[in-house]
Amino acid sequence: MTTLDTAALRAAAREAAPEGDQDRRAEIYRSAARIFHRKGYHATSINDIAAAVGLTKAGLYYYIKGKQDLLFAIMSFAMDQLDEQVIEPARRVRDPRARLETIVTCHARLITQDSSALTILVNELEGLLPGDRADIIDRQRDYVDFIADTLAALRDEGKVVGLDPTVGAFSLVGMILWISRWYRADGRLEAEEVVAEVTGMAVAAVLNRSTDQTKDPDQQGRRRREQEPRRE
Amino acid sequence: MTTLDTAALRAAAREAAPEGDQDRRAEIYRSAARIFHRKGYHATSINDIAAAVGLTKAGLYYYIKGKQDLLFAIMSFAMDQLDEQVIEPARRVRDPRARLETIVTCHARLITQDSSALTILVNELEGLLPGDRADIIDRQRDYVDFIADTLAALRDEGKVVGLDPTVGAFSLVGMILWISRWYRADGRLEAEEVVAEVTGMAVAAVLNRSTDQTKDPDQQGRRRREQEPRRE
DNA sequence: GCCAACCTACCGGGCGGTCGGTAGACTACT
DNA sequence: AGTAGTCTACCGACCGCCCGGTAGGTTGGC
Repeated sequence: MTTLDTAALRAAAREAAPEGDQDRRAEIYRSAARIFHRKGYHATSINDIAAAVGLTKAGLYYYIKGKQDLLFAIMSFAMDQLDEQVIEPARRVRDPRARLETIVTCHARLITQDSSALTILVNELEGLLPGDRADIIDRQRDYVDFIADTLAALRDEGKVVGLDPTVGAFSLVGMILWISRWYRADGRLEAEEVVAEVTGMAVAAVLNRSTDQTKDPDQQGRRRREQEPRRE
Repeated sequence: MTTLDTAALRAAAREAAPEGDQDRRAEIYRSAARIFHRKGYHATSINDIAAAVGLTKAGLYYYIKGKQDLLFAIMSFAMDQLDEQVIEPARRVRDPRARLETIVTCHARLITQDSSALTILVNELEGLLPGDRADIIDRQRDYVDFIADTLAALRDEGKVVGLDPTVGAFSLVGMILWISRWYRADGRLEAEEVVAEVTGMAVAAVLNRSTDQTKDPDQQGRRRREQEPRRE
């Protein structure tokens, strides 16, 4: 059993992923997501990712088809996470207000746990091939619509007054996604404290709104046009 | 007066920037900001920018020192905008609640007017040289602190209960910045409608919070005066 | 012997950036 | 009036580098 320097390195790298093709592939996706998140997709080279998982570039290509496929795989995974851990749980909640809380809490919690893939999901859309991008954007739009529908249900119950559901949905999403920019696991607050704070703000933002919040008086009665705002 | 093809093209390009070195330079910054915003800093080549202003790459370098300097100039400009059109006006408002409204309204309005530079400001930080990045981050932190201080003042007045000012400030910033991702000038809502909606949400998010919002699906008679003119 | 799991070496191409030039406007001197 | 010099505002050609991706081996376990 001869151990060259390179062989030792390779073995050490292999130790991190115990066994099996799938584990290795998952580790690659995880590493790539972390690096894409930190440096951005375009600023990350295939070599960066290969080095991070203890491979050469050519070795990495044994597992991946290309850089763009890698990005799409990560974003699809993130979207699956969102479906399974936010949308599905929330869909089972009948009461609109409780559903809204579920959405915000689950989404915010997901981000505090691991923000890499979910952040890439919204920041690197233009790195995708047009077809893949359309796929992801469709799923994202479904999510925003899901939130907007919940806000519309709250409005129908009379619990929300004078809020455009679409604007409300986008605003809440922005608030949640932004967590990944400032939250640090080793910071002052525990993850669950942050989740609770943000959930509280989100719920308060759409409920209990009073009329005199905007000082500009001429905005109140303005008509809207028919077509809804486009999403990217 | 001979007019070659290239000379005609150059003249046409020159027409866009009426006169003077400063106008031309400003046009370059504006174009660069727009392209950086659309494609991202790393995905944008110097050639892209040069072509957009009717120059070759070498010609462009007569005006700029380098790609990173260009990015820093754009981000500094955006930060100046924020200082002049958000922070300064808000600083003159004594009442914390009115100051908060001023911050959100001015910032949101700025984004609906032209989001390019302000969006680059938050999305392309890692494209900067470390020294420049530190400079920008410092100014951004000052802004967040300014909002957090305003929220802390509201808390001291008893108008905000149980909200961490820092988390609140970050969340509001996230909500505002996210506007640039979904707002379209030719969409369903007017810019000022969006600004008003977001301001309303932001203020509601920090005021009128009830203590039991994460638990009880039935809010205790907290809502009293809300009757808004019908808007649909 | 074979196949999975890598490697070294290389490719074409685009990148940020530079170099040496130059057309043309303007000035200065004769 | 002519012309030499100077400066601004660019251009074409080029540089070295690194990129994503590939071809063709090599190795170790079954």
